[in-house]
Amino acid sequence: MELAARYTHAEVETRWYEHWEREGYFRSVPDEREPFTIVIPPPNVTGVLHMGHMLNNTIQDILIRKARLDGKNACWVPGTDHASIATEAKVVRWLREEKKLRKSDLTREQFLEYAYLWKEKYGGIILQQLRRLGASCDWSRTTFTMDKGYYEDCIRVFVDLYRKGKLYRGLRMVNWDPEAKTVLSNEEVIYQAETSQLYYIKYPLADEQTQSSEMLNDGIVIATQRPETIFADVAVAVNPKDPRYQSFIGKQVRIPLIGRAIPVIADDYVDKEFGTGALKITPAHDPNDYEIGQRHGLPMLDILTDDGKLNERCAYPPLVGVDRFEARKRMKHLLEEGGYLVKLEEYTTNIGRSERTNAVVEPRLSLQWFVRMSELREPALKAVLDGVIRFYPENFQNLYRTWMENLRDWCISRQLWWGQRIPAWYLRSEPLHEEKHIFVAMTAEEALEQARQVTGNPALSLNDLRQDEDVLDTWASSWLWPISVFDGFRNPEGEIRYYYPTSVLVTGWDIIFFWVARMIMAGYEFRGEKPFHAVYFTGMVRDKLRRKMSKSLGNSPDALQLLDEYGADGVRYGLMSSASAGNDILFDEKLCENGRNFCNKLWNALRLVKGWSVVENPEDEDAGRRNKLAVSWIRSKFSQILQALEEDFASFRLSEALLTLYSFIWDDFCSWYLEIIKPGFEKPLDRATYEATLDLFGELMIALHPFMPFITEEIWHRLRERAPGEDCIVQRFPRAAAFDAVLLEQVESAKALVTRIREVRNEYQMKPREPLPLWIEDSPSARALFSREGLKELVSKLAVLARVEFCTGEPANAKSFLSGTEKYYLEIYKEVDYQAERLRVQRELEYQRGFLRSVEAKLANERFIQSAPAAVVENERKKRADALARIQLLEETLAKLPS
RNA sequence: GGGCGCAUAGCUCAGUUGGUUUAGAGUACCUGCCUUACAAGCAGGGGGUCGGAGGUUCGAAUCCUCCUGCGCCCA
Repeated sequence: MELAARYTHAEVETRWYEHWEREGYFRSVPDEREPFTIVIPPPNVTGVLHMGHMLNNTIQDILIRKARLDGKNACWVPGTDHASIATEAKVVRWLREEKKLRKSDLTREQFLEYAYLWKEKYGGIILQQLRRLGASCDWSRTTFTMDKGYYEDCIRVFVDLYRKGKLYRGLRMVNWDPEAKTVLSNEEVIYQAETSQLYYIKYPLADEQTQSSEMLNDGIVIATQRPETIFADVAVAVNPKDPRYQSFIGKQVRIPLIGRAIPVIADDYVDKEFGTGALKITPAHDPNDYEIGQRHGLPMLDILTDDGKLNERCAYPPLVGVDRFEARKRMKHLLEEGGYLVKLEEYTTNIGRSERTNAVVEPRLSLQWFVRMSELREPALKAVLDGVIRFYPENFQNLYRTWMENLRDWCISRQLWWGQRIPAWYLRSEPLHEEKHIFVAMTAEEALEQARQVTGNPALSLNDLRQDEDVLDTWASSWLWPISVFDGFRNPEGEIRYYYPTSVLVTGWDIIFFWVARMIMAGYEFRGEKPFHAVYFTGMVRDKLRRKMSKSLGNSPDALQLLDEYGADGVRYGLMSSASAGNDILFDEKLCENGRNFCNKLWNALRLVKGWSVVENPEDEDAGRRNKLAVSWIRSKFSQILQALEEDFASFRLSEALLTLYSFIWDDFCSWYLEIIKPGFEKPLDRATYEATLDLFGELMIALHPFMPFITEEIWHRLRERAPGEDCIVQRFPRAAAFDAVLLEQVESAKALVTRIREVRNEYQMKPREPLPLWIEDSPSARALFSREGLKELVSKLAVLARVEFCTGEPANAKSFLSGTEKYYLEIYKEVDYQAERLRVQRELEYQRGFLRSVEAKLANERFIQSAPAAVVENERKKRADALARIQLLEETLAKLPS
């Protein structure tokens, strides 16, 4: 078999993915095995693969593949989310650009038809892209939050919550997105510091008859960042304890430009330090002002249209119909002209923007649907605090608790068409937004039935009813995800009983409120049971400047390009090698390069092994002993590694598990084991060692498979002929066996010795291939070490030695050194630099004596002997004995060194 | 303003309930190698008083307090 010198991933990856899918390995149906279930955090149907998805889905795939290899029934449910605001915006743009249609030209039904059409055409690309990454989802279970069944579940839940009194319709101050023309929940508003200007505006006293500029000295100056909202002012408020404004309280001032008189009121809320200490009150456009307005019985004056323009109620005709930001610009000039602008100040404040459209959010009073959170909260909070649901890393509990304890009611209605339409009907006879009767039901017919009963009017028909125009917030559909994907609402005794609660949820910590908390609440509310046993929070993927990777910043590498360049395995390695749970990762392509290099390393190990010719017996007795030792050592070490791996998996320390495997494969397997057994040029290897090596290599591929599925499957098949269905993906994960700790220690000593010899060679610029004689200072401990069969041969081969023998006393022309507690002499056929040697030994002695002092200090302490565990004390005694032995050897060396 | 978290090698990060021969990895750096698997590689090396100051303990990178500097969430 001819193997290329470099591993090329492209062909391998497509071939194996197709094979796995064809064989149905990703498919899960309930059976007698233990289930291991993950529901994907559904990406936006319009989304394309980015770094965050790759990280998140790599982790899920690792867990799923590991479970599959453990013999569990692994089920990973994929799907997408309809992302109402984002998708509706895309569909609207598409209609405008491709179909020359405006949303207002279409009926709701027509629009939805187009939206589904668009989704069929462009949606779900991301699911294809996940296949490139290697995601082993059960594609037959792909779910979309606007699927018919899912839609129905959302409606059912709405009706249910309403009947239980956990859902209500109310007039509240909400966050309004003027671009999407919809309300947003608090969580959908992103606050960020932005610079703007603070306008100091003088409101003249209303008693003054004229408004000539010399009279303007009498008045009150307020500071505002939004000068265009002065038209909506209904008062000016000052702190009652503020001596500057005592005389103003109770008087009237006039709003500049329009001259409307408003009262000056006193309220504790006003911060004396901020601005001028006088606050304009605009109850319709600010939540705090709204509350002050309520307290003082002030009227509300809404001067904005739903798309953020000033309306006729602002009473200033030149600005009616002008966008709020344009109006702000013009206000500067207008106020200056009228002599009202006292000064302008640079000012940094938190501006809220829509998560979806980035539009500046306007607080607005609006009639919306809310979920009452107080009762939903309790079991969900308790489950996490009691550890019934485990968070990884644990400390996200704090964040969760804080949010849950300060929970406000959840606004779930959105003024959109793309989404589940709210199943509430009103009487047409009642004016819009002032409806007295609400009929919430699964269907219009049921609503009609209710309406007839409530009104006592059996003559009512469907035409007399009007359905709520709004749809549900996307999160108000995705919180049902772990239940609905298993059809748990319509078929509560079906397969959901097998798959639910799911095993683990893997998601970014940034949606802990949006989604995780709400899923937990939904789980308890609708199934009386948690939705998952554990939550693994991934960090955010950031660039080298610690900025979150995002499309708008353009700092995210193209995911598909990365996959092309480094291969899915390489990228998966790169993402995982620096991604401990919860910690943000500063992404650097260099990490993927490491992954690609690792693939190449594996590939070349395969080339080496498969290039050997095989005979029944070892080429000589030395080789036989050496190889036997190598095999039993690497098996022992592998057992030790497997034990560590199981612990890492159990506590979701995945990057640690990967690094453990990486260094075992690269260092122990390639650099040591293969080098030990590697036969000489054009020499064969004995069959027993060869078979043991193929077996081990195969097991390594299984252990690495969850992390790097493609190359491991490829190598698995190239190691041996495999029967149909005998694929790496469905093997059993290797189990740790008992291992020989003494053997491991002895081989470590041998490795350390080899390294020391190489060091000496380097130091004296010896040719690496030139065989040199090595002498071992005779001692019982040296005899014990070298009594291990094959160890001498091992050292001899790797250190390229001409002979290895015991001696007493120093041979000529030899360089002496310590390794462990043994002394060795390497003949180097060169003048030894005794000057340098003396210095080196002295430095070493100093270190050892320092070390001994620290150990002895401990052992001299009686409280240490008494309170430390016996094993720890024992270890300190060993440290002391070793240090003493080394010091003695070094002192002898120093004494014998020619001066 | 309230809360949470972080600070370990030039860089990115591990370090599990305090005890692994007086701190590890990758990367970058230095030296030597195109050694018949791999230069996407091999062999070796230097580099940290674990942010600062106290404290608890036989023992602290690890626990506590304060300080400094950063990050995040909420208002």
